[in-house]
Amino acid sequence: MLKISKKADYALMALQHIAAVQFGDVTPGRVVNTKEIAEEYNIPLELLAKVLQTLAKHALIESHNGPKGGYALARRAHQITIAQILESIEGPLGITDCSHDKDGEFCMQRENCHIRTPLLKVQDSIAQLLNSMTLQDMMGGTPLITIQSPTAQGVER
Amino acid sequence: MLKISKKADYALMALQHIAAVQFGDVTPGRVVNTKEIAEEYNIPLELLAKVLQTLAKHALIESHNGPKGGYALARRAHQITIAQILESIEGPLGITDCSHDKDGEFCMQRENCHIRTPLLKVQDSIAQLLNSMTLQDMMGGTPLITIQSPTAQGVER
DNA sequence: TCTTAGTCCGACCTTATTGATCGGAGATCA
DNA sequence: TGATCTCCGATCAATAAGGTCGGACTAAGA
Repeated sequence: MLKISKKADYALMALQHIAAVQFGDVTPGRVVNTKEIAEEYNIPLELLAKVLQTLAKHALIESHNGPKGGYALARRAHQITIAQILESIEGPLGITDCSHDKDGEFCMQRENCHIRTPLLKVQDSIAQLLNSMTLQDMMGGTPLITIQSPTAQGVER
Repeated sequence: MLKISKKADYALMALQHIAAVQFGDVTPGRVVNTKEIAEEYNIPLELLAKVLQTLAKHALIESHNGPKGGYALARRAHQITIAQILESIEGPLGITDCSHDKDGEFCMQRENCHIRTPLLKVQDSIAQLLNSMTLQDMMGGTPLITIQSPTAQGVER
């Protein structure tokens, strides 16, 4: 339950990778294209492209067209929160349908509903958590499980 | 995003109602049938029945068959956590697919994945939150909002 | 004891969302 | 100026959720 979509997963991976390349040690400022990310993480190319388009539309990354083109972060890593990333892909956070009552219609259970208030409380806690965590937190103090992986490049299955 | 299913929603409403009736003031120990809950909250009868069956199978409630039958809580309200309810309906908590590596197969991105560890951290936080909250917490101090919405009823688009 | 009404229970179908894909438009470098 | 590489929008298939139907059981009432 409460599983985020694969597209959101891909978005996190891609942003982490872009941040590592751009803000990292090698060739800072370099743009990174879709193909590079897709091959690195075994993500379907076209699907990843669509994810990156969405992120660009939400102004989290900037697209550079043409040969030698690609994507670059629009802001610094510590200014991009996990909540912003996830909301760009999956829409606004909402534990239940009645979280944000959209135009006119509301759920039939509203008037007798006793669980709305506590659920919103849970939702706020999660929102607070996701907003407090930035892309920077995903890179700095997280000793990845298999570091460097110099061999992973040519690994066959 | 991170929206729980309607079945989970219905499960929470039903359990809250059962707890209010059984543990409440009027006729303690009385069992409450599916129809009563469905009409009270405008839930599709058959769908609610299915939800209650699932809850019974997970030993959160007990079913009493025959006329005057219905459901009753298997434990006290403060011994049933929100996590238990949600997991009964939607399966174990898992932010991402690789949360609980199931037999043999794992995601192709694992070896290069830098986001797994921080995501599991987020997941743990949410799990802790849901485990700390019980059905009892949903009843006590929640004066329903009763927005009333006198105009919203007849609004046409 | 028998009937009968009311309940729970399991399998099935429809609809919506996600996952994945294809061809076209625009821009840059040689 | 040409060609190639990139991003971009619309389209299709697969999966899971939402909802529905009929059958089996139990227990109360005559």
